[in-house]
Amino acid sequence: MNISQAAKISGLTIKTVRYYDNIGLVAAYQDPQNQYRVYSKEDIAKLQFIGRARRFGFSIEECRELLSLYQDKNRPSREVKELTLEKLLKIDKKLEELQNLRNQLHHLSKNCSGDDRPECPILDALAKENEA
Amino acid sequence: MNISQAAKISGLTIKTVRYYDNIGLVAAYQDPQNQYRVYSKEDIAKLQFIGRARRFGFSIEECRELLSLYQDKNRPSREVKELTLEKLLKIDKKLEELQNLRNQLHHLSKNCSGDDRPECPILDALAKENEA
DNA sequence: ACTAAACCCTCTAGCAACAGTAAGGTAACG
DNA sequence: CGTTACCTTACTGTTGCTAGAGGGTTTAGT
Repeated sequence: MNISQAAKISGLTIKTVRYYDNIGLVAAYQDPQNQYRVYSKEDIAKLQFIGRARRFGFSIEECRELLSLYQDKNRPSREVKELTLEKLLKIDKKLEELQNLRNQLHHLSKNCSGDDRPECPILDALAKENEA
Repeated sequence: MNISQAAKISGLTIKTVRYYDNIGLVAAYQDPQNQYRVYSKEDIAKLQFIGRARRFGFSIEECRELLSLYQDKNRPSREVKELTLEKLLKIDKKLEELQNLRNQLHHLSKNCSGDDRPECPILDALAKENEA
């Protein structure tokens, strides 16, 4: 299977698939005749796996780790769970940060008249040190 | 005021301040004697302004825009509010995405025993196309 | 006056995770 | 044989800095 088929089926772009080959995440077989990359069903499955993991917010390196666990049929589920819980923790932290940000920005924008007058509490807040 | 003072007061690193000079965000005066950057009170205020805006999730280019509004004493507050509301919208979207991610990951990890056995619903979910 | 620490400078390269583009080889079809 | 649709490598750009090399300057101390 050539790279465009592989990309289509896995839901990734050609560039991405090529990139994953370059960094050794999913190494493709190279046709000696024309240097074209050839993907097996096994490879497609890996690409799909990675696509999903990426959508779950795992980094490339985490994907690499998950992939090796995925291929090792005897790995203890503990390892996978640990990785997932770590990621979950990071997401929770990010969520909290974003939530705070949102609230502050929301508060600022509510107090801004948003008309032709120059008075603007948003800029005022950015200009002055605030203890909040 | 030299760069280390400026950095300390504004809460940025020296590298960052130098970077902001390079990209023309806060251009420093250069001492012709020794090429050292010199920062005025005005500059410090701008650096602080940017630091806060960055912490509010504004990009460098958005900061540039906010800064020019900040310096224009006659700007209508509408412009600032628009920028802020746009940013707010983006944050809300990101929040929703992250929340979904979190829920899915949480669900997966809850169903994983996390012990020495190889059975792992997390990897199963990543391996199979799921409709959820 | 000399020296060493503590500043400052300008490069260049690198991070993530690709996307865009150029310049070119190859394959399939009519 | 020509055209279109693939494929290749290789380089650059993105965002917002950070790290490091290699070198000049200033200041404090002796």
